[in-house]
Amino acid sequence: MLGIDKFSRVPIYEQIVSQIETHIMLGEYKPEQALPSVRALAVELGINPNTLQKAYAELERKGLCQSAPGSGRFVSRDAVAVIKEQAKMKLEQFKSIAGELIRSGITKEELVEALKSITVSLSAPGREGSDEA
Amino acid sequence: MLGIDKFSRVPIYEQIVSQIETHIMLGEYKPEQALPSVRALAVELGINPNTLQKAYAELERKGLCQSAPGSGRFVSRDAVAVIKEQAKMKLEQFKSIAGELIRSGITKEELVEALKSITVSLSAPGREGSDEA
Amino acid sequence: MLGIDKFSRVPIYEQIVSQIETHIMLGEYKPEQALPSVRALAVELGINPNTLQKAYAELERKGLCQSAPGSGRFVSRDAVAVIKEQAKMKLEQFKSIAGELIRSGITKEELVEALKSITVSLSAPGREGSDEA
Amino acid sequence: MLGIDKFSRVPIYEQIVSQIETHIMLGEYKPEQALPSVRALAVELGINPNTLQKAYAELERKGLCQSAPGSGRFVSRDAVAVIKEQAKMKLEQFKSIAGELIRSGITKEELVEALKSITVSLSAPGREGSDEA
DNA sequence: GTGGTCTAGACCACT
DNA sequence: GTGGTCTAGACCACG
Repeated sequence: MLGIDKFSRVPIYEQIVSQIETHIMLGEYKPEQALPSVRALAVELGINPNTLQKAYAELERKGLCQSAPGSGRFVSRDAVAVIKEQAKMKLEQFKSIAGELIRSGITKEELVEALKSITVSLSAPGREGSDEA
Repeated sequence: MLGIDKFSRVPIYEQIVSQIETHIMLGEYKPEQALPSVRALAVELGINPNTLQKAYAELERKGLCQSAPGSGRFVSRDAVAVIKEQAKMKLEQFKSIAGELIRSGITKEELVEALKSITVSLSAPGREGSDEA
Repeated sequence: MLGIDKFSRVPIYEQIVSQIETHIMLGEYKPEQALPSVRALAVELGINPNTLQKAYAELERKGLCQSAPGSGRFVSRDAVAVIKEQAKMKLEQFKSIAGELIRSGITKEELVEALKSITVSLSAPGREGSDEA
Repeated sequence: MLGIDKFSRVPIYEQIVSQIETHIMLGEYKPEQALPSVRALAVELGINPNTLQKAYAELERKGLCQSAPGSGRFVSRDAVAVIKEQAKMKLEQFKSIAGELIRSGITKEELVEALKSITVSLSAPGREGSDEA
């Protein structure tokens, strides 16, 4: 269900956070539902449990899930709302990057065209393995 | 003329590269014009000369400037063209981030609105010091 | 009659111990009175019988109840006295936390005010699920 | 300058967070000042660098310090304000524990007496190595 | 030198 | 079984 890219500049634990957020957004992990256990998912992804623990801790910090030691980790009731809220914050980042592009000589019209061409799929977002910042 | 944020996730040398590119685009550094010397600029910015050296090396690698041993470092004649070219590559990154936002529940229309609201200014671009990946 | 929070940092069995102590203090569980059976209460609370067993064992260890094999588990005659005694020990913990607050910039006067504002109610005490140590 | 108790129930990294907060509060770590490096302090305390990294990450999350990769970690300008703010939150926890004590048969007057007897010192706060929750 | 990430492997308490 | 913490040791990029 999740896929990671070990060679990406984006840390593995962040890739996992992003992907789980996407899955929650898509309703594939529902509120109150248990997330995969640290050990099980670590084995499945072929990564160290500590790395996954870090990802889960971050999700918990954001209020997207809660851990119940001894019994598991569960998606928060208001997880979707939290994600939508944080998405609003990311708009600033979006505008920043768009501004950079515009300063580089790309027109707003070209950016709007690029937006239209996007089709949403489900995969690891924001992979930027190349060294072009 | 340049400003750096040592707490940004973006490496200092990349911040400098971006900003010099912006200045070139805006015509403030003109082709054939000399760039500030490593030592002088390092002092001005309060950073390590090695860091600045790295930034200049990156600019050279991209073909934006050339060093003339003994007399300094000069903006390339085709610097603007090179920047425009590389901007096209960044469109992919732009689409990736936009896709991420859309998966998070933001509509394309909202993104287009955000684009319209942008006014190009001159500052350090792409500061992403926050922990919102 | 009892309520547990599986997401609390406080182990479930400790939550139960605390709450039963509170009920004893309030006279809702009287000396010589029988406590609910492990199986029945486990079902009612939706928890594992082993967890409840652990809570009862702890109560016995403290001398708050005694098990009479075959006929159930009963509140000790001196349960209230035992609880009062252990409360004295907790004063140290109280002072430790108060000291921490004072070091954080809160005045003793504010703490006294906070004390005055307390009204005793009946609920799960000491829930500290937040990440404020 | 810092001291940890490896046998405490409180995780080492939380002990460090608390103590550094105290030191900031006392003005021993001043805003803009660099904190000890991860490696150096880990050696000094005899703990693993990862553990310290976790503590520092938590401080950063709270907004008490900022890391500048490659050059160090610095106390935030508004660190003291942040600590004072979070102390206000802790008042709720304080009231919760006080309420528990009162339900256990201690009078408010006794608590006020306990408060008066406190003298603020500088040491690891909240050590609760015993198993009396 | 700095911080950041990751792996491997262990131990603990709780359910 | 679950999550949480810790150690040991390694590698990387950045300054």
